[in-house]
Amino acid sequence: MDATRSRPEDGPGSAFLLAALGAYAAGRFTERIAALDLTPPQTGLLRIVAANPGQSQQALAGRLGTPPSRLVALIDSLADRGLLERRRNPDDRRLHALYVTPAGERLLHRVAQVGRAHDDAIFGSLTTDERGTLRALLARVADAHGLTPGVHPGFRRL
Amino acid sequence: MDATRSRPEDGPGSAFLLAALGAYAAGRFTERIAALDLTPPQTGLLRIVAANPGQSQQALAGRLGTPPSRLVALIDSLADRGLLERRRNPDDRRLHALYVTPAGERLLHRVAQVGRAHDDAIFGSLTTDERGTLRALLARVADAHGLTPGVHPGFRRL
DNA sequence: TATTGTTATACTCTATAACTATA
DNA sequence: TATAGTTATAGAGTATAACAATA
Repeated sequence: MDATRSRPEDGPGSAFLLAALGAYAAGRFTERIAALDLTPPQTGLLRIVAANPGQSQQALAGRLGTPPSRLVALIDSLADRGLLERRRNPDDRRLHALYVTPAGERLLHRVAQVGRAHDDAIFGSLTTDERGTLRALLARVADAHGLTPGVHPGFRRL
Repeated sequence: MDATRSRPEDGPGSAFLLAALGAYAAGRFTERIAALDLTPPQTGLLRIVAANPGQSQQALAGRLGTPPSRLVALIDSLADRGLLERRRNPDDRRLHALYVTPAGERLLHRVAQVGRAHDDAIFGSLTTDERGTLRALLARVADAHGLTPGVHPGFRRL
């Protein structure tokens, strides 16, 4: 319509594509783990507790960038199912150290299986080499922005 | 800890990295367009109306995968600012054809500028060639899954 | 009777801040 | 008094379904 402008409406940029594809992948993953009766926040919490056992709820909230009050119901939902455990610290009975139970560990193994199937579904149209290239580029971008590996920035709003 | 297992907890997969990075990029973009007094849904709506002028709200809702009722307040917020316009169809007075006003077009140009700055900020750590490679790979993955270009799949939940 | 857009209602999720128990 | 965790309250955003206007 307007050839005089340098880039007249040539569509959204790469960051938009990245965001759109990321949201799509997140949506599909949400569907998959629903079969395990897990939501994304529950899954993220389970994973981070497994990676950092014995942390207090405050420490966890700080790491996740979420208010501590939000964690209460989230932990409850997992503890009620015997996947997570609160243990009081005898030295300071205010603190609740968090641990994944054996049942939680077993569920995490199934989550990992789901994650691999999910990866294959998302990147099935790429060759193994291309997947490696893509992952390396994404990892570099994530690193450049200081993203904590394994922590979803949208935890605070998912 | 357990070297007998094939891939014992080697961290989240590439799809998780993609989702995390996409959410990060989306968050940063949200901050940028806040300076233009726009939210992501408003921006998406403005863009899709510009790309498909004269559509009815029902048609738009179908394209976006959102209930028509949700569009009402969204359109109101843009129409009140003179960025979007409802025009009744004289042949069928139930339909409201949607158009971007000149003021809306001007704002969209500023959104495009913001988008380019955003792209540069997100991918600043990559060379021009690497950015091209990344974009091409992302575009292929998006295409393989039938994502509508320019439409954020999370529109229905943003 | 069917369809477009609108409004009303209820539900989910979240952050803020008050509260309790421990220190 | 200060801190860890919890509960209470209120706000934003959403989908569902009822509604009014038009066909």
